[in-house]
Amino acid sequence: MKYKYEFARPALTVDCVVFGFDEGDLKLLLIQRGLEPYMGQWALPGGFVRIEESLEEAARRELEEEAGLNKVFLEQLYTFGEQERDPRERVVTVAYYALVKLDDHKPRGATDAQNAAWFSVDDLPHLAFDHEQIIDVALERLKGKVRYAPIGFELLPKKFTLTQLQHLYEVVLETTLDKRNFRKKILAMDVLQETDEIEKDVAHRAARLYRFDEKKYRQLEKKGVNFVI
Amino acid sequence: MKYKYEFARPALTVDCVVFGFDEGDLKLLLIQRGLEPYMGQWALPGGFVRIEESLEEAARRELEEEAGLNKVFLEQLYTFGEQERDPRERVVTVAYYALVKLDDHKPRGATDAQNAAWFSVDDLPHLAFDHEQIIDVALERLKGKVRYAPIGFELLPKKFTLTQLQHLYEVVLETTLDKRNFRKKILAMDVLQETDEIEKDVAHRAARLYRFDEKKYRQLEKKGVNFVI
DNA sequence: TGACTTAGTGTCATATTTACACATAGTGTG
DNA sequence: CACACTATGTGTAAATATGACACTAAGTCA
Repeated sequence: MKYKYEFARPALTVDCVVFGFDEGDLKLLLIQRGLEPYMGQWALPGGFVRIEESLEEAARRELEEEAGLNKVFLEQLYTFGEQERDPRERVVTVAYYALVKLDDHKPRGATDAQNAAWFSVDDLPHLAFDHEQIIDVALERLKGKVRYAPIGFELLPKKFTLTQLQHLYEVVLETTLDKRNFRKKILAMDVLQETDEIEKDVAHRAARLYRFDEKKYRQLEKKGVNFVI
Repeated sequence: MKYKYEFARPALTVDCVVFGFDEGDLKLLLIQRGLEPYMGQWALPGGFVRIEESLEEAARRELEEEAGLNKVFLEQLYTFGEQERDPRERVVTVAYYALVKLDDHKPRGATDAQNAAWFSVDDLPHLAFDHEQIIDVALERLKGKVRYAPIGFELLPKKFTLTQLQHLYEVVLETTLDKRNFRKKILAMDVLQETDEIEKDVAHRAARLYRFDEKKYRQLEKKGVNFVI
Protein backbone atom coordinates (compact mmCIF):
# COMPACT_ATOMS: atom_id res chain seq x y z
CA MET A 1 0.00 0.00 0.00
CA LYS A 2 2.55 2.53 -1.12
CA TYR A 3 0.28 5.27 -2.41
CA LYS A 4 -1.30 7.56 0.12
CA TYR A 5 -3.69 10.42 -0.39
CA GLU A 6 -5.47 12.96 1.76
CA PHE A 7 -8.86 12.10 0.24
CA ALA A 8 -10.29 8.84 -1.01
CA ARG A 9 -9.93 8.39 -4.76
CA PRO A 10 -12.02 6.24 -7.08
CA ALA A 11 -10.14 3.68 -9.12
CA LEU A 12 -9.96 4.60 -12.80
CA THR A 13 -10.33 2.12 -15.62
CA VAL A 14 -10.93 2.10 -19.36
CA ASP A 15 -13.27 -0.27 -21.18
CA CYS A 16 -13.51 -0.78 -24.91
CA VAL A 17 -16.53 -1.64 -27.00
CA VAL A 18 -14.94 -3.27 -30.03
CA PHE A 19 -17.16 -3.48 -33.09
CA GLY A 20 -16.59 -5.76 -36.05
CA PHE A 21 -18.69 -6.55 -39.09
CA ASP A 22 -18.85 -9.92 -40.75
CA GLU A 23 -21.24 -11.67 -43.07
CA GLY A 24 -23.90 -9.08 -42.59
CA ASP A 25 -23.62 -9.18 -38.84
CA LEU A 26 -22.46 -6.52 -36.39
CA LYS A 27 -20.23 -8.10 -33.78
CA LEU A 28 -18.60 -7.28 -30.49
CA LEU A 29 -15.37 -8.56 -29.07
CA LEU A 30 -15.73 -9.81 -25.53
CA ILE A 31 -13.31 -11.23 -23.01
CA GLN A 32 -14.04 -13.98 -20.54
CA ARG A 33 -12.91 -12.76 -17.17
CA GLY A 34 -10.16 -14.78 -15.47
CA LEU A 35 -10.44 -12.97 -12.16
CA GLU A 36 -13.00 -12.06 -9.57
CA PRO A 37 -15.37 -10.35 -9.56
CA TYR A 38 -17.52 -11.92 -12.23
CA MET A 39 -14.90 -14.60 -12.91
CA GLY A 40 -15.85 -16.64 -15.96
CA GLN A 41 -18.34 -14.08 -17.20
CA TRP A 42 -17.99 -12.18 -20.41
CA ALA A 43 -17.00 -8.55 -20.26
CA LEU A 44 -15.63 -5.71 -22.32
CA PRO A 45 -11.87 -5.65 -22.70
CA GLY A 46 -10.44 -3.07 -20.33
CA GLY A 47 -8.46 -2.48 -17.21
CA PHE A 48 -6.88 0.03 -14.88
CA VAL A 49 -5.37 3.24 -16.15
CA ARG A 50 -1.73 3.49 -15.19
CA ILE A 51 -0.52 6.65 -13.63
CA GLU A 52 1.89 7.43 -16.44
CA GLU A 53 -0.36 6.81 -19.44
CA SER A 54 -3.14 8.88 -20.97
CA LEU A 55 -6.66 7.50 -21.18
CA GLU A 56 -6.40 6.68 -24.86
CA GLU A 57 -3.02 5.05 -24.30
CA ALA A 58 -4.58 2.90 -21.63
CA ALA A 59 -7.39 1.88 -23.97
CA ARG A 60 -4.96 1.00 -26.74
CA ARG A 61 -2.75 -0.95 -24.36
CA GLU A 62 -5.69 -2.98 -23.11
CA LEU A 63 -6.81 -3.69 -26.66
CA GLU A 64 -3.34 -4.92 -27.49
CA GLU A 65 -2.94 -6.98 -24.32
CA GLU A 66 -6.36 -8.51 -24.16
CA ALA A 67 -7.25 -8.83 -27.81
CA GLY A 68 -4.07 -8.45 -29.82
CA LEU A 69 -5.50 -5.43 -31.58
CA ASN A 70 -3.52 -2.43 -32.66
CA LYS A 71 -3.92 0.58 -34.89
CA VAL A 72 -7.66 0.44 -34.78
CA PHE A 73 -10.11 3.31 -35.00
CA LEU A 74 -10.70 4.36 -31.41
CA GLU A 75 -12.80 7.12 -29.98
CA GLN A 76 -13.90 8.05 -26.50
CA LEU A 77 -17.49 7.12 -25.77
CA TYR A 78 -18.60 8.17 -22.31
CA THR A 79 -17.47 8.01 -18.72
CA PHE A 80 -19.44 5.88 -16.29
CA GLY A 81 -19.12 6.71 -12.65
CA GLU A 82 -22.10 5.46 -10.73
CA GLN A 83 -21.44 4.29 -7.19
CA GLU A 84 -22.45 0.70 -7.53
CA ARG A 85 -21.08 -0.17 -10.90
CA ASP A 86 -18.31 -2.27 -9.38
CA PRO A 87 -19.06 -4.47 -6.36
CA ARG A 88 -15.58 -4.05 -4.91
CA GLU A 89 -15.22 -0.34 -4.60
CA ARG A 90 -15.81 2.92 -6.39
CA VAL A 91 -14.55 2.53 -9.95
CA VAL A 92 -14.96 5.13 -12.64
CA THR A 93 -14.49 3.86 -16.17
CA VAL A 94 -13.81 5.82 -19.29
CA ALA A 95 -15.39 3.84 -22.12
CA TYR A 96 -14.04 3.88 -25.66
CA TYR A 97 -15.37 2.30 -28.79
CA ALA A 98 -13.23 0.78 -31.48
CA LEU A 99 -14.00 -0.21 -35.05
CA VAL A 100 -11.96 -3.03 -36.51
CA LYS A 101 -11.75 -4.73 -39.87
CA LEU A 102 -12.85 -8.13 -38.74
CA ASP A 103 -10.98 -10.18 -41.32
CA ASP A 104 -7.69 -8.72 -40.06
CA HIS A 105 -8.58 -9.99 -36.62
CA LYS A 106 -10.17 -13.38 -36.91
CA PRO A 107 -11.67 -14.81 -33.76
CA ARG A 108 -8.87 -15.96 -31.53
CA GLY A 109 -8.92 -19.54 -30.34
CA ALA A 110 -10.06 -20.49 -26.89
CA THR A 111 -6.41 -21.24 -26.17
CA ASP A 112 -5.60 -17.71 -25.17
CA ALA A 113 -4.71 -17.01 -21.61
CA GLN A 114 -7.87 -15.01 -21.67
CA ASN A 115 -10.70 -16.23 -23.75
CA ALA A 116 -11.67 -13.68 -26.37
CA ALA A 117 -14.53 -14.12 -28.82
CA TRP A 118 -16.74 -12.23 -31.21
CA PHE A 119 -20.46 -12.17 -30.52
CA SER A 120 -23.25 -10.90 -32.68
CA VAL A 121 -24.71 -7.78 -31.10
CA ASP A 122 -28.13 -9.32 -31.05
CA ASP A 123 -26.95 -12.48 -29.40
CA LEU A 124 -24.82 -11.30 -26.51
CA PRO A 125 -24.22 -13.27 -23.34
CA HIS A 126 -24.99 -11.77 -19.98
CA LEU A 127 -22.19 -9.37 -19.17
CA ALA A 128 -20.22 -8.36 -16.10
CA PHE A 129 -20.58 -4.97 -14.37
CA ASP A 130 -22.64 -2.38 -16.23
CA HIS A 131 -21.15 -3.44 -19.53
CA GLU A 132 -24.53 -4.03 -21.14
CA GLN A 133 -25.38 -0.43 -20.48
CA ILE A 134 -22.05 0.70 -21.94
CA ILE A 135 -22.77 -1.32 -25.06
CA ASP A 136 -26.19 0.29 -25.41
CA VAL A 137 -24.57 3.70 -25.33
CA ALA A 138 -21.97 2.57 -27.87
CA LEU A 139 -24.62 1.26 -30.25
CA GLU A 140 -26.47 4.54 -30.08
CA ARG A 141 -23.29 6.45 -30.70
CA LEU A 142 -22.35 4.28 -33.64
CA LYS A 143 -25.81 4.70 -35.10
CA GLY A 144 -25.64 8.43 -34.70
CA LYS A 145 -22.14 8.79 -36.02
CA VAL A 146 -22.13 6.45 -38.99
CA ARG A 147 -24.62 8.61 -40.89
CA TYR A 148 -22.58 11.78 -40.68
CA ALA A 149 -19.00 10.58 -40.67
CA PRO A 150 -17.28 8.08 -42.91
CA ILE A 151 -16.43 5.69 -40.12
CA GLY A 152 -18.32 2.71 -41.51
CA PHE A 153 -15.35 1.97 -43.72
CA GLU A 154 -13.34 1.14 -40.61
CA LEU A 155 -15.47 -1.96 -40.26
CA LEU A 156 -15.02 -3.22 -43.82
CA PRO A 157 -11.99 -4.67 -45.55
CA LYS A 158 -9.92 -2.16 -47.53
CA LYS A 159 -11.72 -3.26 -50.68
CA PHE A 160 -15.41 -3.90 -50.48
CA THR A 161 -18.48 -4.15 -52.64
CA LEU A 162 -21.29 -1.64 -52.59
CA THR A 163 -23.59 -4.36 -51.36
CA GLN A 164 -21.35 -4.99 -48.35
CA LEU A 165 -21.34 -1.30 -47.59
CA GLN A 166 -25.08 -1.12 -47.88
CA HIS A 167 -25.56 -4.11 -45.58
CA LEU A 168 -23.28 -2.49 -43.04
CA TYR A 169 -25.43 0.62 -42.99
CA GLU A 170 -28.58 -1.46 -42.82
CA VAL A 171 -27.35 -3.41 -39.82
CA VAL A 172 -26.01 -0.43 -37.93
CA LEU A 173 -29.00 1.79 -38.63
CA GLU A 174 -31.46 -1.08 -38.17
CA THR A 175 -33.29 -0.27 -41.35
CA THR A 176 -33.38 -1.31 -44.98
CA LEU A 177 -32.13 0.83 -47.81
CA ASP A 178 -33.04 0.89 -51.47
CA LYS A 179 -30.21 -0.50 -53.56
CA ARG A 180 -30.44 1.99 -56.39
CA ASN A 181 -30.86 5.00 -54.16
CA PHE A 182 -28.03 3.92 -51.90
CA ARG A 183 -25.62 3.50 -54.80
CA LYS A 184 -26.67 6.75 -56.37
CA LYS A 185 -26.06 8.60 -53.14
CA ILE A 186 -22.80 7.08 -52.05
CA LEU A 187 -21.29 7.32 -55.54
CA ALA A 188 -22.47 10.91 -55.90
CA MET A 189 -20.52 11.79 -52.77
CA ASP A 190 -17.41 10.96 -54.69
CA VAL A 191 -15.45 9.41 -51.86
CA LEU A 192 -15.23 5.90 -53.26
CA GLN A 193 -12.51 4.79 -55.59
CA GLU A 194 -13.47 2.10 -58.05
CA THR A 195 -10.81 -0.60 -58.25
CA ASP A 196 -10.27 -2.86 -61.25
CA GLU A 197 -10.89 -5.89 -59.08
CA ILE A 198 -14.01 -7.90 -58.45
CA GLU A 199 -15.12 -10.21 -55.68
CA LYS A 200 -13.71 -13.72 -55.64
CA ASP A 201 -15.23 -17.09 -54.79
CA VAL A 202 -18.85 -16.17 -55.00
CA ALA A 203 -21.43 -18.42 -56.64
CA HIS A 204 -22.94 -15.66 -58.74
CA ARG A 205 -21.94 -12.62 -60.70
CA ALA A 206 -19.00 -11.02 -58.89
CA ALA A 207 -19.37 -7.45 -57.75
CA ARG A 208 -16.89 -4.67 -58.35
CA LEU A 209 -14.64 -3.75 -55.41
CA TYR A 210 -14.30 -0.18 -54.20
CA ARG A 211 -12.08 1.47 -51.66
CA PHE A 212 -12.71 4.52 -49.52
CA ASP A 213 -10.68 7.44 -50.81
CA GLU A 214 -9.63 9.16 -47.63
CA LYS A 215 -7.58 11.84 -49.40
CA LYS A 216 -10.52 12.88 -51.49
CA TYR A 217 -12.75 12.84 -48.46
CA ARG A 218 -10.43 15.23 -46.59
CA GLN A 219 -10.50 17.61 -49.54
CA LEU A 220 -14.27 17.56 -49.77
CA GLU A 221 -14.52 18.01 -46.01
CA LYS A 222 -12.40 21.16 -46.23
CA LYS A 223 -14.71 22.52 -48.87
CA GLY A 224 -17.55 22.02 -46.42
CA VAL A 225 -19.13 19.13 -48.30
CA ASN A 226 -20.38 16.64 -45.82
CA PHE A 227 -20.98 13.00 -45.69
CA VAL A 228 -24.56 11.98 -45.01
CA ILE A 229 -26.28 8.66 -45.58
CA MET B 1 -2.91 10.80 4.50
CA LYS B 2 -5.54 8.30 5.43
CA TYR B 3 -6.22 6.70 2.07
CA LYS B 4 -3.79 4.08 0.88
CA TYR B 5 -3.78 2.12 -2.36
CA GLU B 6 -1.62 -0.54 -3.94
CA PHE B 7 -1.27 1.46 -7.18
CA ALA B 8 -1.03 5.15 -7.82
CA ARG B 9 -4.37 6.75 -8.70
CA PRO B 10 -5.00 9.89 -10.66
CA ALA B 11 -7.07 12.54 -8.96
CA LEU B 12 -10.54 12.85 -10.44
CA THR B 13 -12.30 16.15 -11.00
CA VAL B 14 -15.29 17.52 -12.87
CA ASP B 15 -15.31 20.77 -14.82
CA CYS B 16 -18.35 22.51 -16.23
CA VAL B 17 -18.66 24.60 -19.35
CA VAL B 18 -21.65 26.78 -18.56
CA PHE B 19 -23.28 28.44 -21.55
CA GLY B 20 -25.60 31.40 -21.42
CA PHE B 21 -27.15 33.53 -24.12
CA ASP B 22 -27.81 37.22 -23.82
CA GLU B 23 -28.39 40.06 -26.22
CA GLY B 24 -27.35 38.00 -29.17
CA ASP B 25 -24.17 36.83 -27.54
CA LEU B 26 -23.15 33.35 -26.45
CA LYS B 27 -21.53 33.54 -23.03
CA LEU B 28 -19.56 31.39 -20.65
CA LEU B 29 -19.50 31.44 -16.89
CA LEU B 30 -15.98 31.51 -15.51
CA ILE B 31 -14.57 31.52 -12.02
CA GLN B 32 -11.51 33.37 -10.88
CA ARG B 33 -9.31 30.94 -9.01
CA GLY B 34 -8.65 31.67 -5.37
CA LEU B 35 -6.03 28.95 -4.96
CA GLU B 36 -2.83 27.79 -6.52
CA PRO B 37 -2.11 26.68 -9.14
CA TYR B 38 -3.17 29.43 -11.52
CA MET B 39 -4.36 31.59 -8.62
CA GLY B 40 -6.17 34.66 -9.90
CA GLN B 41 -6.66 33.23 -13.36
CA TRP B 42 -10.03 32.47 -14.85
CA ALA B 43 -11.10 28.86 -15.10
CA LEU B 44 -14.12 26.64 -15.56
CA PRO B 45 -16.12 25.95 -12.43
CA GLY B 46 -15.25 22.50 -11.15
CA GLY B 47 -13.56 20.50 -8.46
CA PHE B 48 -12.76 17.12 -7.03
CA VAL B 49 -15.21 14.26 -7.22
CA ARG B 50 -16.04 12.97 -3.78
CA ILE B 51 -15.90 9.27 -3.18
CA GLU B 52 -19.59 8.98 -2.36
CA GLU B 53 -21.06 11.01 -5.23
CA SER B 54 -21.58 10.19 -8.89
CA LEU B 55 -19.92 12.24 -11.58
CA GLU B 56 -23.06 14.16 -12.41
CA GLU B 57 -23.73 14.77 -8.73
CA ALA B 58 -20.25 16.21 -8.42
CA ALA B 59 -20.83 18.49 -11.40
CA ARG B 60 -24.13 19.73 -9.99
CA ARG B 61 -22.62 20.30 -6.57
CA GLU B 62 -19.80 22.37 -8.01
CA LEU B 63 -22.24 24.42 -10.07
CA GLU B 64 -24.24 25.13 -6.95
CA GLU B 65 -21.20 25.89 -4.78
CA GLU B 66 -19.21 27.96 -7.21
CA ALA B 67 -21.92 29.62 -9.24
CA GLY B 68 -25.16 29.30 -7.30
CA LEU B 69 -26.71 27.39 -10.17
CA ASN B 70 -29.16 24.58 -9.78
CA LYS B 71 -31.57 22.61 -11.91
CA VAL B 72 -29.78 23.47 -15.12
CA PHE B 73 -29.52 21.39 -18.25
CA LEU B 74 -26.35 19.35 -17.79
CA GLU B 75 -24.76 16.74 -20.00
CA GLN B 76 -21.44 14.97 -20.00
CA LEU B 77 -19.04 16.31 -22.57
CA TYR B 78 -15.74 14.44 -22.62
CA THR B 79 -13.08 13.18 -20.26
CA PHE B 80 -9.66 14.76 -20.42
CA GLY B 81 -6.80 12.73 -19.09
CA GLU B 82 -3.53 13.88 -20.57
CA GLN B 83 -0.50 13.67 -18.28
CA GLU B 84 0.43 17.31 -18.15
CA ARG B 85 -2.93 18.93 -17.92
CA ASP B 86 -2.40 19.78 -14.25
CA PRO B 87 1.02 20.94 -13.08
CA ARG B 88 0.63 19.38 -9.63
CA GLU B 89 -0.04 15.79 -10.41
CA ARG B 90 -2.03 13.51 -12.62
CA VAL B 91 -5.58 14.77 -12.72
CA VAL B 92 -8.29 13.33 -14.92
CA THR B 93 -11.30 15.56 -15.40
CA VAL B 94 -14.75 14.64 -16.58
CA ALA B 95 -16.08 17.69 -18.35
CA TYR B 96 -19.77 18.56 -18.47
CA TYR B 97 -21.57 21.32 -20.27
CA ALA B 98 -24.53 23.18 -18.89
CA LEU B 99 -27.09 25.44 -20.53
CA VAL B 100 -28.66 28.11 -18.40
CA LYS B 101 -31.28 30.76 -18.88
CA LEU B 102 -29.10 33.77 -18.35
CA ASP B 103 -31.70 36.14 -17.03
CA ASP B 104 -32.41 33.72 -14.17
CA HIS B 105 -28.75 33.95 -13.27
CA LYS B 106 -27.58 37.50 -13.75
CA PRO B 107 -23.86 38.11 -13.52
CA ARG B 108 -22.86 37.92 -9.88
CA GLY B 109 -21.06 40.86 -8.39
CA ALA B 110 -17.35 40.85 -7.75
CA THR B 111 -18.19 40.55 -4.08
CA ASP B 112 -18.51 36.81 -4.11
CA ALA B 113 -16.00 34.79 -2.18
CA GLN B 114 -15.06 33.51 -5.56
CA ASN B 115 -15.31 35.87 -8.44
CA ALA B 116 -17.68 34.55 -11.06
CA ALA B 117 -18.46 36.33 -14.31
CA TRP B 118 -19.96 35.82 -17.72
CA PHE B 119 -17.70 36.27 -20.74
CA SER B 120 -18.63 36.36 -24.37
CA VAL B 121 -17.28 33.23 -26.06
CA ASP B 122 -15.41 35.32 -28.54
CA ASP B 123 -13.79 37.46 -25.91
CA LEU B 124 -12.49 35.01 -23.35
CA PRO B 125 -9.59 35.68 -21.03
CA HIS B 126 -6.64 33.34 -20.94
CA LEU B 127 -7.68 30.30 -18.95
CA ALA B 128 -6.11 27.98 -16.43
CA PHE B 129 -5.16 24.36 -17.18
CA ASP B 130 -6.41 22.99 -20.52
CA HIS B 131 -9.73 24.75 -20.08
CA GLU B 132 -9.51 26.51 -23.43
CA GLN B 133 -9.33 23.13 -25.08
CA ILE B 134 -12.31 21.90 -23.07
CA ILE B 135 -14.28 24.93 -24.21
CA ASP B 136 -13.41 24.23 -27.83
CA VAL B 137 -14.79 20.73 -27.49
CA ALA B 138 -17.90 22.08 -25.78
CA LEU B 139 -18.54 24.61 -28.55
CA GLU B 140 -18.27 21.89 -31.15
CA ARG B 141 -20.61 19.68 -29.19
CA LEU B 142 -23.14 22.45 -28.76
CA LYS B 143 -22.97 23.22 -32.45
CA GLY B 144 -23.49 19.59 -33.34
CA LYS B 145 -26.27 19.01 -30.87
CA VAL B 146 -28.36 22.12 -31.19
CA ARG B 147 -29.40 21.23 -34.72
CA TYR B 148 -30.83 17.84 -33.84
CA ALA B 149 -32.12 18.28 -30.34
CA PRO B 150 -34.30 20.99 -28.85
CA ILE B 151 -31.71 22.15 -26.36
CA GLY B 152 -31.45 25.71 -27.59
CA PHE B 153 -34.53 26.53 -25.56
CA GLU B 154 -32.51 25.89 -22.40
CA LEU B 155 -30.58 29.06 -23.17
CA LEU B 156 -33.60 31.30 -23.68
CA PRO B 157 -36.12 32.64 -21.19
CA LYS B 158 -39.30 30.59 -20.88
CA LYS B 159 -41.01 32.97 -23.28
CA PHE B 160 -39.05 34.20 -26.23
CA THR B 161 -39.53 35.72 -29.64
CA LEU B 162 -38.82 33.90 -32.86
CA THR B 163 -36.12 36.44 -33.62
CA GLN B 164 -34.36 35.63 -30.35
CA LEU B 165 -34.52 31.96 -31.20
CA GLN B 166 -33.16 32.61 -34.66
CA HIS B 167 -30.30 34.70 -33.30
CA LEU B 168 -29.43 31.94 -30.88
CA TYR B 169 -29.14 29.47 -33.72
CA GLU B 170 -27.15 31.92 -35.77
CA VAL B 171 -24.65 32.53 -33.00
CA VAL B 172 -24.24 28.90 -32.05
CA LEU B 173 -24.03 27.65 -35.61
CA GLU B 174 -21.93 30.61 -36.74
CA THR B 175 -24.07 31.22 -39.76
CA THR B 176 -26.96 33.38 -40.87
CA LEU B 177 -30.46 32.10 -41.45
CA ASP B 178 -33.27 33.42 -43.59
CA LYS B 179 -36.01 34.84 -41.42
CA ARG B 180 -38.94 33.54 -43.41
CA ASN B 181 -37.48 30.11 -43.90
CA PHE B 182 -36.49 29.83 -40.26
CA ARG B 183 -39.96 30.72 -39.06
CA LYS B 184 -41.62 28.43 -41.54
CA LYS B 185 -39.46 25.54 -40.41
CA ILE B 186 -39.62 25.97 -36.68
CA LEU B 187 -43.36 26.61 -36.69
CA ALA B 188 -43.95 23.63 -38.98
CA MET B 189 -42.27 21.40 -36.40
CA ASP B 190 -45.14 22.23 -34.11
CA VAL B 191 -43.17 22.36 -30.88
CA LEU B 192 -43.73 26.02 -30.13
CA GLN B 193 -46.72 27.31 -28.26
CA GLU B 194 -47.84 30.79 -29.17
CA THR B 195 -48.59 32.86 -26.07
CA ASP B 196 -50.91 35.85 -25.99
CA GLU B 197 -48.09 38.05 -24.82
CA ILE B 198 -45.71 40.29 -26.69
CA GLU B 199 -42.30 41.73 -25.94
CA LYS B 200 -42.08 44.69 -23.62
CA ASP B 201 -39.92 47.79 -23.60
CA VAL B 202 -38.67 47.68 -27.12
CA ALA B 203 -38.42 50.75 -29.31
CA HIS B 204 -40.20 49.18 -32.23
CA ARG B 205 -43.04 46.87 -32.99
CA ALA B 206 -43.14 44.25 -30.25
CA ALA B 207 -42.81 40.63 -31.27
CA ARG B 208 -45.06 37.82 -30.18
CA LEU B 209 -43.71 35.55 -27.43
CA TYR B 210 -43.61 31.78 -27.78
CA ARG B 211 -42.73 29.01 -25.44
CA PHE B 212 -41.27 25.59 -26.11
CA ASP B 213 -43.93 22.93 -25.72
CA GLU B 214 -42.00 20.09 -24.18
CA LYS B 215 -45.03 17.83 -23.85
CA LYS B 216 -45.79 18.10 -27.53
CA TYR B 217 -42.14 17.56 -28.36
CA ARG B 218 -42.07 14.30 -26.40
CA GLN B 219 -45.13 13.08 -28.27
CA LEU B 220 -43.66 13.92 -31.65
CA GLU B 221 -40.39 12.32 -30.64
CA LYS B 222 -42.19 9.09 -29.85
CA LYS B 223 -43.77 9.13 -33.27
CA GLY B 224 -40.30 9.32 -34.74
CA VAL B 225 -40.61 12.89 -35.88
CA ASN B 226 -37.36 14.63 -35.31
CA PHE B 227 -36.16 18.07 -34.63
CA VAL B 228 -33.78 19.46 -37.24
CA ILE B 229 -32.79 23.04 -37.96
C1' DT C 1 -28.24 -25.34 -71.47
C1' DG C 2 -31.15 -23.95 -68.18
C1' DA C 3 -31.98 -22.60 -63.40
C1' DC C 4 -30.29 -19.76 -59.91
C1' DT C 5 -28.29 -15.85 -57.60
C1' DT C 6 -26.76 -11.32 -57.13
C1' DA C 7 -24.94 -7.08 -59.79
C1' DG C 8 -26.03 -3.13 -61.88
C1' DT C 9 -28.85 0.53 -63.82
C1' DG C 10 -32.89 5.22 -64.75
C1' DT C 11 -37.12 7.70 -64.34
C1' DC C 12 -40.65 10.06 -62.40
C1' DA C 13 -43.38 11.94 -58.49
C1' DT C 14 -43.05 14.10 -54.26
C1' DA C 15 -40.97 16.57 -50.52
C1' DT C 16 -37.66 19.71 -48.96
C1' DT C 17 -34.80 23.56 -49.30
C1' DT C 18 -33.53 27.93 -50.80
C1' DA C 19 -33.92 32.56 -52.58
C1' DC C 20 -36.14 36.63 -52.33
C1' DA C 21 -39.23 41.89 -50.97
C1' DC C 22 -42.64 44.53 -49.01
C1' DA C 23 -46.50 46.12 -46.06
C1' DT C 24 -47.35 46.65 -41.05
C1' DA C 25 -46.93 47.97 -36.14
C1' DG C 26 -45.08 50.48 -32.79
C1' DT C 27 -41.52 54.05 -30.82
C1' DG C 28 -39.28 58.31 -30.61
C1' DT C 29 -38.25 62.94 -32.21
C1' DG C 30 -38.52 67.56 -34.14
C1' DC D 1 -48.67 65.10 -35.04
C1' DA D 2 -46.26 63.61 -38.88
C1' DC D 3 -42.29 61.57 -40.21
C1' DA D 4 -38.28 58.67 -39.64
C1' DC D 5 -36.81 54.58 -37.73
C1' DT D 6 -36.68 49.82 -36.44
C1' DA D 7 -38.02 45.32 -36.35
C1' DT D 8 -42.22 42.13 -37.18
C1' DG D 9 -44.55 39.21 -40.01
C1' DT D 10 -45.84 37.04 -44.31
C1' DG D 11 -45.91 33.83 -49.64
C1' DT D 12 -44.34 32.08 -53.89
C1' DA D 13 -41.62 29.96 -57.21
C1' DA D 14 -37.40 27.56 -58.63
C1' DA D 15 -34.00 24.24 -57.56
C1' DT D 16 -32.60 20.32 -55.26
C1' DA D 17 -33.00 16.07 -52.79
C1' DT D 18 -35.49 12.05 -51.70
C1' DG D 19 -38.10 7.94 -52.36
C1' DA D 20 -40.52 4.49 -54.94
C1' DC D 21 -40.11 1.18 -58.19
C1' DA D 22 -38.51 -3.46 -62.03
C1' DC D 23 -35.80 -5.43 -65.29
C1' DT D 24 -31.51 -6.99 -67.84
C1' DA D 25 -26.72 -8.72 -67.28
C1' DA D 26 -23.16 -11.65 -65.56
C1' DG D 27 -21.54 -15.44 -63.63
C1' DT D 28 -22.00 -20.22 -61.11
C1' DC D 29 -23.59 -24.70 -60.67
C1' DA D 30 -25.97 -28.93 -61.66
